[in-house]
Amino acid sequence: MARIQKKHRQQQLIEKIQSSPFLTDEELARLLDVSVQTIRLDRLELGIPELRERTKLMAEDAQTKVKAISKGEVVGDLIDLVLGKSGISMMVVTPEMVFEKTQVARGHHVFSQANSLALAVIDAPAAVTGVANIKYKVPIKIGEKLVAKAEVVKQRGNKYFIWVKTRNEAQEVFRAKFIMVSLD
Amino acid sequence: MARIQKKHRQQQLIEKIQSSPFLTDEELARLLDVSVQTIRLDRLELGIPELRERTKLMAEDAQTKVKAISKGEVVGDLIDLVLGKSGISMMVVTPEMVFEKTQVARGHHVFSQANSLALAVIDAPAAVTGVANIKYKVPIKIGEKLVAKAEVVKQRGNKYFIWVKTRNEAQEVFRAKFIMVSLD
DNA sequence: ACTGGTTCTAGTACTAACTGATAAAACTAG
DNA sequence: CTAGTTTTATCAGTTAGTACTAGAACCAGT
Repeated sequence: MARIQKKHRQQQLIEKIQSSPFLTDEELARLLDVSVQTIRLDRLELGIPELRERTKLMAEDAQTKVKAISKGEVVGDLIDLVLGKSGISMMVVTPEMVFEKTQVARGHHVFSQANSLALAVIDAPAAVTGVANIKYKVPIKIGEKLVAKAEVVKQRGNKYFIWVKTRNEAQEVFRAKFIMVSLD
Repeated sequence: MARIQKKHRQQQLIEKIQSSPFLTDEELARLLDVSVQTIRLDRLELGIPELRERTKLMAEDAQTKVKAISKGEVVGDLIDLVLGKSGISMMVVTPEMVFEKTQVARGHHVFSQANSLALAVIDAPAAVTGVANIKYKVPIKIGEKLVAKAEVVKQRGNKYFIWVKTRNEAQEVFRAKFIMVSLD
């Protein structure tokens, strides 16, 4: 009986801390109706750091996350790149990228990956997107690994014609034609 | 002399804390070569809370910020919306959206605004982007206020044909044709 | 050179939210 | 009923402070 109780309580503890991480041991003890010492023991067993540690960790990683998100010079990870010719980028569809309701990725994330890649491929100090023709072939779901391949098919003056094809593990899901314009 | 020293020191204190907010009073005292008490007095005068308070505040607001950014169901603010017909959305180009080098907006942000709007306009519980034809007419700079107008031009079955035109204060900067597909 | 006011430092008492250790109490299972 | 587990209690010690008092240093003006 006690053994189940304990497991159960520790589960509750984890949930409580997850949902409101600013609870002290004392408050947790009151909520779960055990002594403070029990909470401490449980935290020790579960490897949950103390309130202050928790707060600090949250502050730190949320900070880097905000930076990462808002910086976002490039969407997706560049895997291969031949300047002026071709490039490959990879991106995993995270929970933040999908519609809650349907679990389908919002179109602009896939576009962003392709557009970033197209930009990376062309061999110019600065460039903007001029025209894009894009087609979403199948809905993209959470957790999928998207691999985008870009190829420069033509170059005329300061205009670059680039094809990007994005596949998940199984098939082609997206395809785009970009005309990028380099600036001086 | 002392008066200037003090102001100067407090300025330094503010900068130190801003650049690395996880410093204790003791560490700050060492860095500025004064006693801990002086640091405390300064913090009191400047209304800077203690390390733990600071950490907690950071954790809290970074958390909400991350949520706000990653939630981002819609890019841009909806100003007007007639379901199934038309819509208007507004977005200001922030420093995060531009290339550091050129101060020109990354294409995918403008696309995201248009795409979000197109999605909002159609009167369906869930939908994905099928095809898009887009054209960037002029480079978009930091601080510009982008107003996107969407219009449903045709509807056939579960396919919606939508035009989006985006203007800054002076002219049309972007134009897109979307075919959105509603899901059941 | 002395006095007065600001600024800085030192010291004490107290707090929250812990860790770590040790020991007793309570439960519970064979 | 006893051995083992689980829980609670108690005490000492830590960190990063607050709040307050008192003294030292310094400089400025008369």
